[in-house]
Amino acid sequence: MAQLRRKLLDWYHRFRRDMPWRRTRDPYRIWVSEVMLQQTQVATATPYYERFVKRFPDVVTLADAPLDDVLAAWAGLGYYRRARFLHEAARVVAREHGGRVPTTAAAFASLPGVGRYTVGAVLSISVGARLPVLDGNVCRVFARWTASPLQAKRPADAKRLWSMAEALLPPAGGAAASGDWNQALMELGATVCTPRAPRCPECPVRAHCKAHAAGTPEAFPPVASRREVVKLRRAVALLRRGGDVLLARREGALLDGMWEMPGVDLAPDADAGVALRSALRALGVKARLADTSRRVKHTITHRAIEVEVWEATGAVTAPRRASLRWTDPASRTLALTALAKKVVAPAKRPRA
DNA sequence: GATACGTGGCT
DNA sequence: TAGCCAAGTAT
Repeated sequence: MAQLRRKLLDWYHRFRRDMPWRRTRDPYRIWVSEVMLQQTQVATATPYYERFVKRFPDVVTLADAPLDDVLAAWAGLGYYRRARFLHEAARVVAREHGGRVPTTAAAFASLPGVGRYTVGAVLSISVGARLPVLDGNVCRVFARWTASPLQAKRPADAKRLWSMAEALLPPAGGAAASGDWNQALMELGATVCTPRAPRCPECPVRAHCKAHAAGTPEAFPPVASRREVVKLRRAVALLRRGGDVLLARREGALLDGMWEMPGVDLAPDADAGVALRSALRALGVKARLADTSRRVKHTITHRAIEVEVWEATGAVTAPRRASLRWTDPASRTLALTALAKKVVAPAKRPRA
C-alpha cells in the first residue's frame, strides 16, 4: 500500500493541473470551490469561482450579501440549492463562529449543504485534517483497483467505499498530506481513470489495478439504470425596451427565485399563442405577440424542453411589481436561468 | 432509499 | 447526435 501511495502522489505532484483554488489554503475559498465542483466539471466551474471570490472575498462578505446577489453570481452553474446553502452557512459562520470557517469536522459538518465529501475535501486540503473523500472519481478508481462491482448509490457499497477511502489515507504523522492524497485520487479519476476510454498506459498505479489486469477497466463500476427524459414544450415572450428585456421571477420547486422571460408551459397539443397571451394577461403585461419561429432547446435534469420564442410587434407595457423587471440581461445583476440566457443571447455556432 | 436538483463537456 | 457523466446533499 505504501508503494501505491507513493506512486500516485509522485504522479500527482508532477502532473496535477493548475487551478485557482489550488493556489490557496484559505478554508473559505477551498469550500467555495468544492461546492461549485459538485456535479460540475472543472472547466465549467472555474470562471464562476474567479468571479465569486472576487465579489465575495471572504465568508463575512458573503454572509452580509443579499441572497439575490449570490444567486446572480451562481446563475448558469445550476443546482442553485448549493448557493442557497452556502449563503445560509456563511451566515451561520458569521453569527456563531465569529466569521471564521470552523475547521473541526463536527462543526463544519453541521453547516447546511456540507456533507461528508465536503468535510473531507475542505478540511484535508485547507488544514491537513486526516479525513477521506469519496466522489464519483474515487468510487470509479476503487471499483477498478479491486475489480468489484461497487456502486456508490447502493448504501452497503458506499459504506465499503468510505472504509477503503479511510484505510488508504496516508498514515498520521507521515510526510504525505491527506489533502494531496485526496486530490491525487480525484485527479487520477478525472484525467486518467476516466469513465470511458481510460488511459491505462499513462496510469502510475496500473500495476495495482485488478480491472486493468483483467483487461476490462470499463466494466467497473457497472452502468447504473438511467431515468427516462420527459419532453416538454414551453413558450416565452422576449420583450425588449431599449437594451432591456422583461423578466419574471420564478416561483416553485424548480429554479425558485431565478429570473427568465415570462412564459408558459404547454400541453403537447396546446396552441402556444393562446396560452402565452393568456399568461401575459395574467401578469398584467400588454403586448401584441408574434411567433419568431425560433426554437431553443434546453435540458434540465431529466426534462428536455423545447421553447418557442415569441416577440412583441409593438409597444409593451408591464405593471410595476416585484416579480417583474426590465433589465439589461448582460449586467449579471439578476439571477438568469441558463435557458433565459440562451433565449436572449443565442450562442453563436462555431465556424461551420 | 429513491428521488430531486441544472448545466455543459465529451464522445 | 443522444446519452452519459461530473470534486454531492437533502429530503
